[in-house]
Amino acid sequence: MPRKKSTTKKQPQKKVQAKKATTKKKVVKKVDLKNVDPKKEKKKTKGPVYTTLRGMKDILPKEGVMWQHLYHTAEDIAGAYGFSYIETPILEQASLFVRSIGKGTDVVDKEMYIFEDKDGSKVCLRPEVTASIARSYINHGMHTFPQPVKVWYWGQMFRHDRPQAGRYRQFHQFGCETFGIQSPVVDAELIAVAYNMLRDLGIETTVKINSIGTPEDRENYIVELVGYLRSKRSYLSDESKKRINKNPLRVLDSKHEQDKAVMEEAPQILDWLSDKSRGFFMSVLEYLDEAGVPYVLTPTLVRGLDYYTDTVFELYTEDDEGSQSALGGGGRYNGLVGQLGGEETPGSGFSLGIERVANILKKQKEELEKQEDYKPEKPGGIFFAQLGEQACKRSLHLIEELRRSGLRVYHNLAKSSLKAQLETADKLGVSNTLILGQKEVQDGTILIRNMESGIQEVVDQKKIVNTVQKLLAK
RNA sequence: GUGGCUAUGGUAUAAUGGUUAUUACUCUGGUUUGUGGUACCGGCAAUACGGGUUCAAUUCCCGUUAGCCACCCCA
Repeated sequence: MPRKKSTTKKQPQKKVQAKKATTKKKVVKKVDLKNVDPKKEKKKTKGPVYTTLRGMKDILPKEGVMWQHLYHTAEDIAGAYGFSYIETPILEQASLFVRSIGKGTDVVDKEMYIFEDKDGSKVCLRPEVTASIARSYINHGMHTFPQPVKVWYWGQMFRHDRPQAGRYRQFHQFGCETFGIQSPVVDAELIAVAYNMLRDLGIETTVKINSIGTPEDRENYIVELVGYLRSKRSYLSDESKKRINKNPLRVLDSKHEQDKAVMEEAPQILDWLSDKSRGFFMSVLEYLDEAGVPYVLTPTLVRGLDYYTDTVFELYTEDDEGSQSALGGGGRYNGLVGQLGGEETPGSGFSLGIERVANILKKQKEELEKQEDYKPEKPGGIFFAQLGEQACKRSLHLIEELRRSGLRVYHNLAKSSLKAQLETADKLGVSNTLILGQKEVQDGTILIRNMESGIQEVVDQKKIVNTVQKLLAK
């Protein structure tokens, strides 16, 4: 980023030589230096330093492989479970989220990127995508589609939170939503997708699960809970005292030791569920057992968004070395579509935080690389080196031919020396390099060099595709 | 949003109130204009930003910004 020409730095040796030159020159030099004033110069030549905004980050080519791997894993697993891809705009009407997620939640009150559009309407960068998809469901009359409507998504979300490791202002989520069916199997399937995806990636997670029932169940429970909390008020932390009125459910998962003690005796929401909700929840658990997804019943789990009903869950990593250990979460939202103006439609979904998953994978990879016998994977391709103008021209044809037959061809046509090209080939780690020189162009042949053994073979250019394909198939 | 810790080339680091800021990796050029992975030689590249104290600040102090950690919350 700091790009500048250093006019002041010189080689020691050169300086010694300079000293031997006339003193006049020296004086001139000194004056020059004064006029230049490295500090001011720096400012001038540096110009503005552009960086990413706070809490945003670049995904660099080096990480690209892993991100694509993540994306494809998501794509594969969602597809395997019968979900179709959906994409909604990143920018939405602000009220969509206010209405669905709910006033009073942190996400809406503090964390939304919200601003006025040119026509004065309030728009915002989506903090999550479930509401957008529900909106889309209504807009496009998806209730006329065969139910359930199962969709998966992958995209950027924005929350103006204070950044921390594993917490960014722009981040990616992968998730699935199932609309139109009120069945415990749906919830179990969604949890299984999330759990299995992480397992496929080599990440063991704990599924924490709870049910918060219907809004009525919750109201009744909150009355009871508030009563209990008031009676224990003096034992609670200051923060929790405040929350008794503002958001009593949040006291449940407080991390203060003193609160935890109080919570042990607290009334549990599960006892306040209607028979219907309780039966539903039990059924979800049974399906999870069948699906082989281990879970931990967590009565203190409540989620931060208003639209949840009944099942709620979160996925935690086992190895939560600091940072953010919640990799994802979700739940049922039977009221959401109705709330947004559609017909009452049940729904359920989950989302995973890709940056958090990526962080764990990165750590795992670093561990792996520490091991002595670690060998980086070779790229599945071949390097094409060329010498001389004629060869360079000819190589364009050959590269195209190879590419058309589905081969990946690396090259650096801008370099002329074979040495430099082989160096590049070596850095890429390819197993073979094709070498085309003046001689070969005239003979209609080409060299294939095995990068490991250094053995080179002469091949007819006509047979090149075939030969390379065979080589790479090994 | 609250509190704490941190800030040296692209990365990882050393050092210092005083002339040219250490080293390694990376990148780049060469030794070798038809042969890489080793070796040798060269080059690019940094004290986050702004202010203060001082004869002198990269070093001490303050502010800003960013990162990390805890809270809050969540993915």
